[in-house]
Amino acid sequence: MTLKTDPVSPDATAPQGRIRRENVERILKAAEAVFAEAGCAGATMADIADKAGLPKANLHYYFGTKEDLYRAVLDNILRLWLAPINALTPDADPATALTAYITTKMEASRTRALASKVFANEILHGGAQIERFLSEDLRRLVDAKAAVIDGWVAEGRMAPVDARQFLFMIWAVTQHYADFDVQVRKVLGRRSLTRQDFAQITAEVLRLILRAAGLPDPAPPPSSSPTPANA
Amino acid sequence: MTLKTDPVSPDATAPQGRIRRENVERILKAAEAVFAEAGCAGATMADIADKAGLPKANLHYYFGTKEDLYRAVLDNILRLWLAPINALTPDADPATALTAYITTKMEASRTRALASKVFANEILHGGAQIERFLSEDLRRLVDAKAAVIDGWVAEGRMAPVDARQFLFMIWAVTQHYADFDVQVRKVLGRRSLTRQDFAQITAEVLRLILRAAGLPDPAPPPSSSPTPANA
DNA sequence: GTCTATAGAGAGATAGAC
DNA sequence: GTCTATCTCTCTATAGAC
Repeated sequence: MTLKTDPVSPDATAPQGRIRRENVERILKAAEAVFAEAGCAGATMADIADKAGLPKANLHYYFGTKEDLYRAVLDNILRLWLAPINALTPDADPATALTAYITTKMEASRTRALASKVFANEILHGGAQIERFLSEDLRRLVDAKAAVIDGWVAEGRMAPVDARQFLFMIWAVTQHYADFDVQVRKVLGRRSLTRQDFAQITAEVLRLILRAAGLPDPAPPPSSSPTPANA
Repeated sequence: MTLKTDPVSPDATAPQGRIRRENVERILKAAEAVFAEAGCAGATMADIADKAGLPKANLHYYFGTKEDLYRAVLDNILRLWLAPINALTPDADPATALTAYITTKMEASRTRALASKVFANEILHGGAQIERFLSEDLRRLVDAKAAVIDGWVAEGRMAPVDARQFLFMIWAVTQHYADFDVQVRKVLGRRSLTRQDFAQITAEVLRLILRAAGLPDPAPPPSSSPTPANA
């Protein structure tokens, strides 16, 4: 992310840079939470400032406009989003590589649910702020990873799938547990999902997706996954 | 949905009621589109009025507040959302019933993408307006349908799955093509998805999910699904 | 570099003429 | 039942003191 204002720092010392970095971090973290809860339009600079524990004018000092701040939050997220798919390489074992990828995505849904929601909200409403990311970076990456999957299929190492729809499936299912967490919790009758719940759900998601890919189950079926008491 | 204002209609005749019905329909349709594009907070009554071709005050006359209008739009959608899952019944053939359900959901993603987005947006931001729907109606329905799937599994008619995670998977994958349509199109390099594209994608989604359920493929794998020219 | 006070724009809602 | 004009409030953004 690029800051509009240049830090002039009259007596440029390490401490000054440290305060700036810390404030920027606090603002970005608070902004991610507020944008996730209320959406881009519904979020207010006052809410973000409150959550960051800073006066409102400070946000404008560091980030200029609300839209600039929103883009900075998105920028942080995009980097996070691209990385884990690199587990898929031509020479890797398909089951092992897919297991690593899906596990990482589920872990991201648990620990970075707010980031996932900001991203989902942006796409849901047209993705105007990330048009280039989608049609250039992401598209190229998907082309490359679809080729890897096509290679696995051609070598008979997994069932024939349309690689792009298969990737969409992985994204949809794993991100569902972050973006739709409210629905998941209400339907399961849980106030919140524990780390253990997530581990069980991840195991079941792995079984389902690997079976969809014609790959052997990684583990035996469990007695039961997280379900409500009345189930 | 319940209107706040009672139609007094001094000389109550059919035409009067007809105009009201038509106006209400136009407003609801315009509101669904604007809420889908901009979210609840980002939508403005002026935008909705413009799209409906009516003056702003008319919206308040029919629906009271913006929040009332938003709830009316949601109400319409919830009814739509519950119905198709009833394809899953104990005596049905699992592959046939799941095929019908998934096909209907994919068709809804194509023809009612805006409704899907309004629903997704509501859940994404906490689902405060549909809390009872989620924790009562939907939860009960999922309990019932999970029991149906458990029955199929117990009879050895499909692979052992966690029924609730399996249902979440169906929702996540099918609704992805409505909610994340922008990403799908950009990654595939398509300006829009035709009816044929959707038919091919639906076939692939069916193959993936039925295989995940340990059921036979409904059709032979295609030569290729919709992909960009450079793929 | 930080914060208070406020200007200015935009949105929801309504009064009151028709 | 319909629409114009307007009121009021909230939010972004900034000026200017410290």
